[in-house]
Amino acid sequence: MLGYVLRRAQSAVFDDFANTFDKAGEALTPGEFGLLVLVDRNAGLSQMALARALGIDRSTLVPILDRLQERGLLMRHRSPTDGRTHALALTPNGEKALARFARLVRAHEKRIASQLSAAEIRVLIDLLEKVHAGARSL
Amino acid sequence: MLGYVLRRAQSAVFDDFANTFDKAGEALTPGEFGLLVLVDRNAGLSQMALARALGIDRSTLVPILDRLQERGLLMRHRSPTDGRTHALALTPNGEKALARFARLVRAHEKRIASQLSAAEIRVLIDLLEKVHAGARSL
DNA sequence: TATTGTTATACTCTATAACTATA
DNA sequence: TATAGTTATAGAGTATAACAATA
Repeated sequence: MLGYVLRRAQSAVFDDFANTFDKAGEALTPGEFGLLVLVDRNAGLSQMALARALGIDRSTLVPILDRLQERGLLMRHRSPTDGRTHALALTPNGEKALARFARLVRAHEKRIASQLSAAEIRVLIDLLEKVHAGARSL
Repeated sequence: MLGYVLRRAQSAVFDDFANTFDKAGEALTPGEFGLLVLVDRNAGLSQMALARALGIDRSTLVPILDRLQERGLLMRHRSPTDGRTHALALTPNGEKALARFARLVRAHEKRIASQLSAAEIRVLIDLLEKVHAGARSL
C-alpha cells in the first residue's frame, strides 16, 4: 500500500515537473536538473565522480552529458593533472539556464506542496527519510 | 527539496522491491505486480481498459503483456461479444505465482515501513496523497 | 467512421563488456 | 595493472503514426 501511494505521488510530481518546464518553453528532467546542480556546485569534478554521486554507471552518463553539451549547457575540459579524466563545468550559458531552471523548480516545489502546511512538509520529509533508511536495510 | 527527497525514497523502495524478488529467485517489477493484481481483480477486462487504468498507451502495453504471456502468467482470450477486444485473465499458474508475489510484496512493504510506527505510516500516506492532489492541480 | 490491438519506429534510461588512452 | 571515458550492444519503458480487423 505504501509503495503504491509513494509511486503514485512520485509520478504526479514528475508530471508536474515536466509540465512546469513545458509551459515555460523549456525541457528538462528532474535528473538533468540534479546533474546540473551537482556540476555547478562542484565545478571540475570528473565523470566517474559525477556518476557515483548520481548512482548510475559511467557508461550511462556519457549520452546524458553529450546531450547537455550539445545544448551548450555544459563542457568537458581536459584535466591538466590527470589526462584520463574530464573536468566538468557549466558554460556561461549553462549558468544562466540553471538560474532559469531553478526558478521553475521553485514554482514546481511550491505547487506540489500547496496542500501542505510548513509543519506537514517537515514531517513528510522526515518520514520519507525514514522510508529511505528502512528500504536501505537489506 | 521535497521533490528530491521523494525521488530518493522512491528509488530506494524500488531497489528493495527488486532485491526482495531477486533473493527469492523471482523477477517482477512493481508495475508488473500492479498489472497482475488489476487483471486478477477484473478478469475479462480489455487491453484498452487496462492501459487506461495503468495510465499508459495501449501500444506500450502490448510488449508487457507479451512477456507476461510468454512466462505463462496471463492469457489473451478472444471476446465473444466484441471481436476487437481481448479478454485478459490470469492462467492457473499466474494465480499461483501472484499468491507468491503477494507474499513477497508484504515482506517488502514491512521492510520499507520498518522505521515507522503504525501512526506514522498513516500520516505518511495521508501527506503523500496531499502531494498527489497538489501536483495534479495544473 | 470509430475503436481495438498490433507493428514500425524512435527516444530515454539502464547495464555489461570490450576498447583506448593514461596513470 | 588499474582507472577514466567511450563505444557497442541489449533490454525495458515510454510515445506517435499507420495498419488490419471489427463495430
